[in-house]
Amino acid sequence: MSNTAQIGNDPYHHGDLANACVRAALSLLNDHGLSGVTLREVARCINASRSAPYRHFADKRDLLAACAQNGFARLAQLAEHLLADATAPDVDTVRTLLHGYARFGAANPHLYRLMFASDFEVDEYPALTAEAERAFYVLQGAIRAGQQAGTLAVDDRDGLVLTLWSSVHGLVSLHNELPTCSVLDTRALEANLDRVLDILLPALQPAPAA
Amino acid sequence: MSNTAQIGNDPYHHGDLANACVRAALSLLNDHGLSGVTLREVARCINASRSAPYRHFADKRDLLAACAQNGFARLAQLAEHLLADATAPDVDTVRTLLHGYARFGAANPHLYRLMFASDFEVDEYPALTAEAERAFYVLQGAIRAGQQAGTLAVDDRDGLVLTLWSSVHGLVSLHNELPTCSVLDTRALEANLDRVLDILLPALQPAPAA
DNA sequence: TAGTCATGTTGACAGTGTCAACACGTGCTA
DNA sequence: TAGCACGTGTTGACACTGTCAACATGACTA
Repeated sequence: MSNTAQIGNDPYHHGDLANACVRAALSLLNDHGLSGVTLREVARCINASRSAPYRHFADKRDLLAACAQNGFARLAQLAEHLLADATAPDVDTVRTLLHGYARFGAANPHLYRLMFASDFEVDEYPALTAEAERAFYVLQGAIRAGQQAGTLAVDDRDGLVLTLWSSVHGLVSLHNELPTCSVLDTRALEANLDRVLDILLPALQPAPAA
Repeated sequence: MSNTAQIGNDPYHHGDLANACVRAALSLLNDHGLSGVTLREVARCINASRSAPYRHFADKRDLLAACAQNGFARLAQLAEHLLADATAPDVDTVRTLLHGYARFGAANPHLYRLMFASDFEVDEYPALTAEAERAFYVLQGAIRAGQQAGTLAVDDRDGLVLTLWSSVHGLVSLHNELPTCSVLDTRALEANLDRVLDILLPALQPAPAA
């Protein structure tokens, strides 16, 4: 019966309105797209007044940036989870990681677009940019660990990670935005991802002991 | 002194309001981003009344789709132009083509985002989708022509064109949206593009005559 | 106990997309 | 030639939105 326990029942002090706003906005984004995310609708969802969100977010953009940051955080968490028991990552580990990434993007198309196509300025939202890096660091870290353990080959062409990242992101984007594009050949995202990885990943396959 | 010549001076009948709308919207998009594109502002730019655009576009979305289609048309035109005098495309031709693509995306970031991140449904805007294909067909056609002419190698891995397309699109997107991302290594877009193409294009390099 | 601060509410305003009703001019037709 | 239908442009109106100032409430602190 502490004070904090009662805060949730207090109609005047919600207790965690900031997080409730983000959750409501993410739900609206998922269900109705970006145009369905309205400050007034967010407020309605959490039984608060129109301008309650302004006590926690400077403006609508600010709330959307928090949603995007939440997306990046979940993406990074997913990547870390997929890598949790891989002490010596190999080519299959990397493939699994990138498939998880792609699946996240396909499962959350509106959020993915918000994350990657909403020009939040870097100096305006440094925390967002930092969170966006985390997923990349997981991939980069995995590849370095595999190379040190000898389960991944050292590739001297320094653009390989960039190429991997760009092509997976580009493929997810194309699938979400232009699903009928002929370059996708009417195949499913993960099938196309395998086609791409079949080209890129052999470079990371260590040579068999002769 | 034909009738049509006078139409432009007639304050009541603009003569080409539809195209004027698209041009104004593209200009606003370029200068102020998507949030700066307002039907009322578009109308102001062309000295028409608030709802004049509704005689030519069903709604705002419809006008934006026309802008995106214009973008795809110019992109395809650029690609065709870059390929105009290449009767037997080689690896350098393909590289030049993709550099042109990337430069277009970097020069028009807001338009690029509108083209590739605005969920215009395919059955809603078939002409838009068709135009979006054209640029891709140019690349695909160039590669096939080069392979027939022997200036490009035949690669049996069928995902190479998909990988090229995805990685260039993804790279442009990352540069536009997350320019400080560490995977980009603070390099310029075209420098990074060369890093990517250095990995992908050797597969198209024909073996030297032994 | 008084008061300060964080948090939530209400009223208000300008701007937006959209539509109905109306105005204008062109070209066809009787 | 008179009249009319239609494409095109305008004005008035409405609901909705983001945003802010002014106010209300409740909790912690001197």
